[in-house]
Amino acid sequence: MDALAILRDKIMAVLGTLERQGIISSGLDRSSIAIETPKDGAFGDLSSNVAMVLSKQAKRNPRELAKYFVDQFANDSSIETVEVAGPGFLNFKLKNDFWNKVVVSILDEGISFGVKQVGNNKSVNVEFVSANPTGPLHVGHTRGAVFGDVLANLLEVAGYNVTREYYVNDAGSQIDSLARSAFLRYQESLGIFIGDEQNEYPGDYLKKIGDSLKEEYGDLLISEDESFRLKKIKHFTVAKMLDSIKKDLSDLGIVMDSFVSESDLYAEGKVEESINHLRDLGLIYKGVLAKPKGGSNQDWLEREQELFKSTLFGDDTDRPIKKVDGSWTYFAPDIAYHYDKLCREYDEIIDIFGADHSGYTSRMKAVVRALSKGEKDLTVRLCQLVKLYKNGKPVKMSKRAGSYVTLRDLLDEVGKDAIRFLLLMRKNDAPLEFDFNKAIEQTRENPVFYVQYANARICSIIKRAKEENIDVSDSLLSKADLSLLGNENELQTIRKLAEWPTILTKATTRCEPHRIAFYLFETAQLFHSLQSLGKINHDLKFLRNDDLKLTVARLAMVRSIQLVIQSGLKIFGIKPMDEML
RNA sequence: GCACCGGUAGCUCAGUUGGAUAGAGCACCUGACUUCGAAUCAGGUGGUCGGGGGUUCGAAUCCCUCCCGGUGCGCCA
Repeated sequence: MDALAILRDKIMAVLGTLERQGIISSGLDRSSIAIETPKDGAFGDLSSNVAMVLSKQAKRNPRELAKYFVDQFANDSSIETVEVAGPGFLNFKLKNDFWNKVVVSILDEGISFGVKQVGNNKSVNVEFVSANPTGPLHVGHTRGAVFGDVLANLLEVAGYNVTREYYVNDAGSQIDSLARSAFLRYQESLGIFIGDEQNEYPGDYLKKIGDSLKEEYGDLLISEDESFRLKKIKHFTVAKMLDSIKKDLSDLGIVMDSFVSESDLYAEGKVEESINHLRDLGLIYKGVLAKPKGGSNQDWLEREQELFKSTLFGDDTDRPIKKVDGSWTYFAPDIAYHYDKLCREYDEIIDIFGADHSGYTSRMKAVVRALSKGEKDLTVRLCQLVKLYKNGKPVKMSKRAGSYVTLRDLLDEVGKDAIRFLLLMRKNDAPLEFDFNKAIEQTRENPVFYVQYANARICSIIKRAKEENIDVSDSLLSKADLSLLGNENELQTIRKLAEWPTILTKATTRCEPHRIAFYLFETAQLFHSLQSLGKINHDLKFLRNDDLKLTVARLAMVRSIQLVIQSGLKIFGIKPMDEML
């Protein structure tokens, strides 16, 4: 049961009646009619803007129109009062019985309460992380990883058929220099000293790769022909790097369904194929690009080159597909990659980019529109930067010096669950501050702890009830006499639980998992508040050994709070804790 | 110079896609445990929503313009 949806249905029914009575004309645009939980309790439990939204179309004064609704709702058994307020709001106060049904629904439906099947089994490809396999994942990647994974969870829960995909940039000059660095480490491991000055990837992680190379090949590679040798080392190094990336991800709770390799796209001729496809569509031409002003383009060479007409699809400038030496630009395999995604016929394609790739959004959207002849639109979500703080000071990171905070560091110091929650406490397109000290704190300052603590407290209440030989199965609790729940704090909490379906679908359809983080925090807050009330007034304790029926009713409410918290945590990929240690 | 993302309480941030008196957390002040976990709770102080125009019954939200911060801007990926 979705309380807001029920009220919406009631309103729509009244609209039908008013149409039949000729008070409003039929066929009015109903799309912006909203049912909301007002910020101020003085405006009732729920409110709607229906009269204001329709007033212009119906050519009637909003308050006058609202009056008709009030009349129509006069005999509705679940509505306590309806009032016209302000410019024409309808403010509803619903019977307690109406709200109590929310608790019953939660107990009946369990973890699937609030889930709306908007996916209809449609297929969606979510591409995220896609970090170059040249080094370990760092904090920035981690944010994208968590965001992408939870978005995928949300879509799965809503009935989409989701593919989690990682695009591996295993071709190109960065990989070549990675292989050269690995070769240096390999020689080092063999006891051949080589100066460090040519080493472009100085991080320690390559030392291990050097050692592994020695284990695998002994000193055989030294005498090999250089290009053959580098090819071997490249292959070996990329495979090892990917293994450790996969390990890091899985320790963060993420398992990809698919890895697509850039070099495979080359090998399979997909790059040629996709560019030819664009060529056939007349979207590749020879032209001269204007030099961008500002920036660092001192050595700009004006030349005629092959360009993709991305401006036709909303991009700011047309994009080159080949370098001056005739090889493909970085853009070309990306075209091939998205061409490949389109060939796999997903209903929806979502890319998660890091802030540093924001400049690629419009050109990639252009590619997808062009290749699909306008039938598909690429959805891109950006994850902004993460600023790390430790002991009140920002943590400086330098990729060049090989000193940066890795996902592994975070996992060791903070742990998977806290990382996931804290990285979702911010809107994806806003920068995020991550404070190491707070992340491991066991206080209210740390929202993960606070939510987990609420769940743990509920666990111990239920445990206590069991010790009193109370049957706490959901099926039995759902038959509790909920009319015994009456105080304002309890009702407020139940109304909050009734918002869960709205929060969940909004988080899904707008790709905004952070809404769930805030919701869980607020719900936990209401629970902690309820528990404290019992300290001041013992009549308000959940467990009342003088009143079994009331106890069971309160247990039903407490358990439904827990179910909602647990379903939120499940979507976040976080394990609920039964007790805090 | 251009593009994208941000600018909301002292700090970190929400804000129901145009709604009512703009909300949380932290910090600061005051209070609450002999029994369900005080690792918690209750109350208070705190705002020209970056500035200025516009659109309308109504704007933090939409449009224009300017200011500030971040990121990016062919032959790196």
